[in-house]
Amino acid sequence: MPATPPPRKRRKEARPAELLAAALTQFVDKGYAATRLEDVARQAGVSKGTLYLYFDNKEALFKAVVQDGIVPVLAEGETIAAGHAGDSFTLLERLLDTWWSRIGNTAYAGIPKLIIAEAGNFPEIAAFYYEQVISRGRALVIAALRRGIEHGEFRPVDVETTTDVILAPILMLLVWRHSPGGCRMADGDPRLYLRTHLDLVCRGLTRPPHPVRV
Amino acid sequence: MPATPPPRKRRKEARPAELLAAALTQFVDKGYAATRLEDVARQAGVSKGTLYLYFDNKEALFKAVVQDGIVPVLAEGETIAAGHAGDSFTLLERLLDTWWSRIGNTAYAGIPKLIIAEAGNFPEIAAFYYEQVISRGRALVIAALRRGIEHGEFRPVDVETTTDVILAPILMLLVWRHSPGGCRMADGDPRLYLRTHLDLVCRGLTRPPHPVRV
DNA sequence: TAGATTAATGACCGGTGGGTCATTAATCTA
DNA sequence: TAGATTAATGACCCACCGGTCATTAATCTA
Repeated sequence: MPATPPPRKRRKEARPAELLAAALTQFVDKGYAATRLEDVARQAGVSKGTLYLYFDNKEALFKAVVQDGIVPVLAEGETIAAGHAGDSFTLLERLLDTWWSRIGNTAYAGIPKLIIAEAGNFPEIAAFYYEQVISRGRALVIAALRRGIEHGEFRPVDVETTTDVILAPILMLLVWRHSPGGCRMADGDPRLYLRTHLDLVCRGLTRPPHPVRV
Repeated sequence: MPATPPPRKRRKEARPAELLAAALTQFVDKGYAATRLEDVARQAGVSKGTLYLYFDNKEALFKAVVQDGIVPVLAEGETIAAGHAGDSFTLLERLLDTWWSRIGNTAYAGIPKLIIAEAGNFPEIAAFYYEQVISRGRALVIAALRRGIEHGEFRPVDVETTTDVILAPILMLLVWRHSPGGCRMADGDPRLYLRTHLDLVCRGLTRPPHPVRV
């Protein structure tokens, strides 16, 4: 028996979101180059041809994933920073919390690792990600550090370099959590890891006369 | 005119080393999956067939690069740690210096990024790298921290997690330095970055009554 | 120098996956 | 209900690359 094909459904409105969701999990799982558009389509319950009906090509699909899922979070962070009234440690904590719940603790957390991994081979998407995400996120932390120094809460440091040093363990946490099998570092509780990190940062940033925050 | 092919040379002894050198730069530049063995061969001044005369396949070639260039440095580190007599900060510094001159400041610095990037798609090489490199390197730092705590030089911390937090910015430095174009974080002097990092770590690790080391 | 040895070659094979397009069929409209 | 519209399909094309192997030629040996 020739196994009649399943009936087609026409769902023009729902397709893009379903394709983006499937693309996210495939990209995070396999990386950019190794993701097969046929797999994305099948996971979205659709054929490869249909995918091309909604997105021009692989690159456009990836950009749409970022635009749809990550860029809005930066806008949210900028709103938080603009309206923040308390001390600067709390501002950093609020930004970290927002990032953790919207990105760090979701499937989107795999995107930074993908960018790190494939920036060299796909300069187009790396440049896109840099201007849409990295530059804005980094600016948020730099501004928070500068604010803390101006308010006398932090000792004076090189804010740009310190921002990179502070962000590094957070990014590495994402990288490790999305490295199946081999790279098992920091395989314990991510909360313990982040707490250990924050502990070091607070001791390192606080002005000497102040009591150490934990 | 049919452009006579250049004369062949028979250099059985020199080929492996030249192929390994070419493979290192290609792997670091392109990543594992995207490295084409034809490019490796051409860069070594040889045809693709010749490469297969000396290495079974891509995986064997990569393992040979690691075995040849990175594994010996771990043995060296273990020797240093075993014979170290001074304080534990100095031990950490000596290990970092050795690593920096043998790996961090050479083309081999691109290998950790490659592993991070492609562990998911190539579990075989990830597992190899983990047992040959990561586990031994991590053990060195853990032992140094433990030593410092036992000697009363460091405050008591969770040595495993702290090791990961300490190593993260160092790994991220490699990642950033090997991310052309897009990911321009920490694009200043790597020495400034490492100094900033060590500064934070020292303040974070030192027992409170002690004077802060810089 | 002639024949044997083997380092080196490059044409070739097969699987893969991005992207295309003629065809099919679900839904809408008159 | 008939015809038009268009969402959806999947067979197909083609470039790419890991890996193979019959052939070539550099070097050695008798």
